[in-house]
Amino acid sequence: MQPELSKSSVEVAQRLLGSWLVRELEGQVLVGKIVETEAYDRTDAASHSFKGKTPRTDVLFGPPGRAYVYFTYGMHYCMNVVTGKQGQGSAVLIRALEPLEGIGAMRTRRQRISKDAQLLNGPAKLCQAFGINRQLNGHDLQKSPLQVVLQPSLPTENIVQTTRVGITRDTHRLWRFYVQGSPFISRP
DNA sequence: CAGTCGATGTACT
DNA sequence: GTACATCGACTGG
Repeated sequence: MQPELSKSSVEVAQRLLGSWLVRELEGQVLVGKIVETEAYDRTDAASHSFKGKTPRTDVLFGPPGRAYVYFTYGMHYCMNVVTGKQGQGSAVLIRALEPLEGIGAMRTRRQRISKDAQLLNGPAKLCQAFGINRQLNGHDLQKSPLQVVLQPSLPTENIVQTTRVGITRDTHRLWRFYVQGSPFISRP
């Protein structure tokens, strides 16, 4: 498997920047470059794993390199990469992608969007564009039809570290990371 | 621009 | 009941 994903979520969150998310969907190939991530773990009150293993969070406590997909606000999906060793309950939320390939197919699922920069610049937006839903919860991300393809690590000086978005607990942790200067992030 | 707010299903108190 | 790792439409300046 991919040993790089068995490290802590804070390490993996930075490691994943610049890597690709590749989706095969209805005969098309969609590729996005990961430009924004957030780390979550068991010690963190903002994490779904904080209260322990439940039917919903089962995948979070499984092996690294799987997709944890959850449904929220009655209409949106968000996707994480499970990290750490089996049973740790840590994961990295994918918050934004830069579209690289299959932009036409992405637009089919994001009808109202005209600008490329708004296609994948949010965790629920990228799931909509990539057709990611609960069927992919627990999916091994080394396999089709949804893969993480690691690319060389970005230099630290190109990574911005800041507070996470949209949470109400443990808000002080600097566990959000994004590619400096990217126009494809969800917010500055 | 910025700020507010409704939509809408599910997990958990 | 309440909260929710969100989005997009709408308002007012």
